[in-house]
Amino acid sequence: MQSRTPASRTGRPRSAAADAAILAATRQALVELGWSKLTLGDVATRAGVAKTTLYRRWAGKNELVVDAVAELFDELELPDRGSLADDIEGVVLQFAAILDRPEARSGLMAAVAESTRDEALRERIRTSIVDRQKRLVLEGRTRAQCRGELPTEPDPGAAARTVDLIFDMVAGAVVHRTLMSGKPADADWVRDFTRVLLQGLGSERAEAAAPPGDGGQGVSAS
Amino acid sequence: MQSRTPASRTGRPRSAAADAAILAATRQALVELGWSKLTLGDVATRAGVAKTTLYRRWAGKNELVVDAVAELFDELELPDRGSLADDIEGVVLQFAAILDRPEARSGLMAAVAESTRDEALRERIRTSIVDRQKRLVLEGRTRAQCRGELPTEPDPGAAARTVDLIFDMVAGAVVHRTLMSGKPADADWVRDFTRVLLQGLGSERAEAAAPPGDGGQGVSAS
DNA sequence: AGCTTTCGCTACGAGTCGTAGCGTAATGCC
DNA sequence: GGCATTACGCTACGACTCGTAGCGAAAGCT
Repeated sequence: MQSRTPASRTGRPRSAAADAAILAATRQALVELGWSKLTLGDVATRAGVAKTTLYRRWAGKNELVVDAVAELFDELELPDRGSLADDIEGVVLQFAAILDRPEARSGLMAAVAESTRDEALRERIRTSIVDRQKRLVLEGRTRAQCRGELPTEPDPGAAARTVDLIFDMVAGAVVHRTLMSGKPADADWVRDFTRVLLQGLGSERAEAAAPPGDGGQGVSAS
Repeated sequence: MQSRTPASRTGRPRSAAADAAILAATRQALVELGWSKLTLGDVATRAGVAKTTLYRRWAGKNELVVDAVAELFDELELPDRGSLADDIEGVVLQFAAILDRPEARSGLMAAVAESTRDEALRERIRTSIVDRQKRLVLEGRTRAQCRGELPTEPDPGAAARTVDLIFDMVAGAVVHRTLMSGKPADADWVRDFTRVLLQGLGSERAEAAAPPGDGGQGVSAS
């Protein structure tokens, strides 16, 4: 995951248990100490390994934290709830739940901050976290197209741009809501957000997502 | 800006020039070193002040960087370009230009990361940066309502929720696009984004924002 | 067996942190 | 002018973390 494994067949193999222990210890340290006060020596002690073992596997704090945080986002999945609106609300709530965990908050943001000055780290974040979750958008989109909720896009270039746009809007809004505005992305907020997004995408069932007589008062621009 | 100033009338006043020099030096250090390698001793040297002066005014690295970054976002303004779509595109492009500067990227994200474990810092970011720029949404909204581009919202509670939602969607999407996806928020992207947002908000002139015959190919869900 | 790689441990110089102490400079008040 | 008060520059300090080097032992493979 973090270094080359070109089928190095000879010699003592690296302990997979140590990897798991180190990543778990990293997340625990993120919870208790946060990014800036997290030291590799402390992580090594928590994991029950020597500090030198850490440096043999990861180049530094940045790479270690990225790997530790990336595992959190692999929990995300997209169960079929019958409609595009419900699918989006479900996955957004999952995403918000992950961002509620302190190890995800401080770890992810700090890694992104460091990646602004480290091209290799930026690439690591892209492949380990960002691009990995774009699958959810792709899956939900094709599913909605099969249902007839979204029109098909003949031009593959435009389709790719739209997928990127949706991904940035969804993930960006949730992150900004929870971390910058400091307010919870609860069910009410997610419902409002989904309604705006679907209507913006030209979904024919955008209004159907809001059951009539639910008290009105939905987001209808103000 | 950073400490109590309860009309302390006696004694030598604090040098305002030193404040400006320190904040400028902090931004320069952010550009050259990034967050993690930035040291207060180095900032003091760049600013031409003693290290102790820094500690007398700011509690630590976090607070200093927040103040240094906050000044960057005060440049934002909302010139009247005639239509809501053009207003949004204009301010989003300004925001993207600020996020293009390395001192804003690393400084802002690192501060947000640290704020996840520091309630006082989180409040400082909210008042100094986030809430400060919400004025742009409020101004653009009332302006659009005067033009008849957006319906008025009688319920103040729902209106406030909508303003928050718009703010999180706009700022979040731009930040995620530039920092997470690592792609530029250029004119094409901003146009697509604005179109989706306006249509999602129920703007009556959402389609008018896209001049007919511009080659089609716009974001229309795919 | 022999070979290879990993692991735990110790120790080390380098660098940063945040603070204390001191003398000096710049104000307001009398 | 003289005085009190506060800010400033400078030096020095212990505590801590960093990342690396070196060593012997352990755990695989052929």
